[in-house]
Amino acid sequence: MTGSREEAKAHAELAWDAALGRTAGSGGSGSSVALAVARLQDPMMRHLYQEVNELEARVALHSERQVRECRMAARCEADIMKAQAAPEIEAAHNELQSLQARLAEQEQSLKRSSRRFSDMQRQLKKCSLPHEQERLADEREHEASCEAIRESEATLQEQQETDRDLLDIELKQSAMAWMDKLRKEFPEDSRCANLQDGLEKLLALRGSRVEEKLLTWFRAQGSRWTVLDLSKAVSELRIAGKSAGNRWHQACADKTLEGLKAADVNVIYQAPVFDARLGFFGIVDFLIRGEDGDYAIWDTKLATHPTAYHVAQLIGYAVALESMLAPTGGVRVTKVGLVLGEDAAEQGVVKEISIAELKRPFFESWWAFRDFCNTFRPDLPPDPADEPKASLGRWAPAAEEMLTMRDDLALVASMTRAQRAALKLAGYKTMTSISQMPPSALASVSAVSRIKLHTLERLVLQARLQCQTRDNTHVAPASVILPNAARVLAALPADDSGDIFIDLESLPWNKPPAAAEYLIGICTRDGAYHSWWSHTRDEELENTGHVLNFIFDRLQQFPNMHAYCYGHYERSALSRLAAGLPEDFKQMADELIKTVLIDLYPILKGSFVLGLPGYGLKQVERLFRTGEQRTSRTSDVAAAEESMIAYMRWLDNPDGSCVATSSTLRQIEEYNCEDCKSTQRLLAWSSAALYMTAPRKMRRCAS
DNA sequence: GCAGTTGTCAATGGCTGTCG
DNA sequence: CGACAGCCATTGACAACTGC
Repeated sequence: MTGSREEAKAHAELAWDAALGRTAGSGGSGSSVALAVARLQDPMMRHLYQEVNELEARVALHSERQVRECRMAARCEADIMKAQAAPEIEAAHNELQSLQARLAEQEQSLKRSSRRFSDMQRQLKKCSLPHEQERLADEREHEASCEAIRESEATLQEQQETDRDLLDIELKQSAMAWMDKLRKEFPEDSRCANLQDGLEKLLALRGSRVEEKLLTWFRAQGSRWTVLDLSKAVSELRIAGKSAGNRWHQACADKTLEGLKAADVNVIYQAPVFDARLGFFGIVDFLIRGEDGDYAIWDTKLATHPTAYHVAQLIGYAVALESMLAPTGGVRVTKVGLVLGEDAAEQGVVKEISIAELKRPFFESWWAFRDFCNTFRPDLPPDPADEPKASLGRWAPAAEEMLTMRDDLALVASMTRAQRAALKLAGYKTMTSISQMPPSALASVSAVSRIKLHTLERLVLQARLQCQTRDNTHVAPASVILPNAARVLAALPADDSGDIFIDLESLPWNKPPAAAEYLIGICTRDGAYHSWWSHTRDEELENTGHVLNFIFDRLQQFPNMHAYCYGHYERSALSRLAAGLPEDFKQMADELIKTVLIDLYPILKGSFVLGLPGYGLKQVERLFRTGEQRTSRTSDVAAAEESMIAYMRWLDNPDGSCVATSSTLRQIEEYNCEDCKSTQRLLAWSSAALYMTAPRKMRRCAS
């Protein structure tokens, strides 16, 4: 049966092929169409064809079902695998995101590092660091020449012992050194009265904490380190020595030598060093004796990045120590270390610096400093405007006074030192003179000074408005709206009753577990004030969440509201704070920063020239606070610093645990609330100014 | 066609001024 | 003390132009 069936099928195929016009097989039998048609007419054949068709259909159906089943199975399998792999995928996704974040962070860090590096290079240049070739010059020859100078000046130095502080200052900036020298030599001089050192004192206090932390670290290392603390002995000698005359430096240094003789001591805390020939005295934070008899000098700093004068100070210590130990066989200190910031101190992390090649510039600076001391003249002050304002530190008010007295160009807000120098060369030496520059002279002055015309125009206008305003502090400062103001101010959203005004108070150098942003304040348009206090990092994170929720809840109620601030600090702080929160909060914060937060500073700076010496909020307030007094403030400029100092004092010595019980915290909150309200009033002032300048048609629309 | 000059643009660096 | 934004000048690469 099987044989006949197969035979039949073979026939059928042949016929079928023939019927379709396909080339006949090699068999040759029945290859013509006529034959095939004849066979198809045969009932038996027709039946067979039908059977074949059915079979083929069934096969097709079967294979289709199989394919479908296979597909379904594959899909199921994929789903199962997907479900099984979901956590892994999620983890990989998270890892990718975190890697991307780290990459971004590292890029940022790299950018910052490169910036710091260039800053360091600049600072080192200031300290007359020799070029590479010069550095390779014969060091011994140099030291010999230094030695000769030292010998020749030895007699003078007996009378001119000075201390480490002035060296620091010399290497910082000359105007500061000059003022410090003035205070040292002529403490009664009226210029010394104009000193503002609240923040400096605060920083000194923080600096001593870093020192204490490193001391704790040394002591926690067990038997590895035996620490001798000379701080008490030194302070006693200092007090006794100062009343008895001026010969206590050597006595102090002898304490260090005594300490070094003790076999079991390998760390001396607060070790005085003194070189009589150099006239150099200093107190080393940590003097460390290594196992093989070498010495290391470590100094703690609050700063997180080293500066040239930190290094110079350490070289001074090293040189003095070498001279002290010379009679007992001599020693060379080739490396010194800086412990930068509280974190490093807590973990004993030191940044080692090789000083062999830096001694030469140190000596150059040192002898320049001695020249400066020897030829000091109180009637020849340096020009404070030749140095960056930030470098004037506690003498900034004194410098300001000096500049005001001679109506210096540096008083013009936003003028750079380079622009000032160029304008002086062009014959404009005072703010008044530049304010009176005739329009016809602008082009030629621009060409001579190489200051772009539009920049020069703005500076002249700035000077003019400042001159107009400075003589009359009781009226609102003069202001001019810039041509592109309408475009800049157009970026301001329409007022909304849900708008809020936000201001932060912080100690940016605070590290966990302490809070950096200790107070977040928000004012609403109806005058209500909300505040969130954080004294620990945990509270800070929790409060960040509360603030974000507060704003987003408000956003639900007032979809067109905005959060206004002044300066970019709030923006940076919020994103920094949110980075420590879960992902959804982070996204909320991003969203908020992008769409809701408005910084008024660039808007103001881009739209107006104001007759004010600066564009800080405290200065700008004069636009709308004429005749008003800020509550309990002696100096508006110092207000932010005062808030920080007050908070620091509260941390050390709380006069109550919360705003309800502590008048310090209450005062800080008042400052903060005032800043929020000032931001609100500034917005109103800016909008009103825009409205006044807008064409009447627009005003009608707006009203 | 060539060399020198000028203009343009983006990147970079220095500095200032905010905030705290 | 620190972060950072923004302004401005400078620099360098390249293209376009100009004069010989």
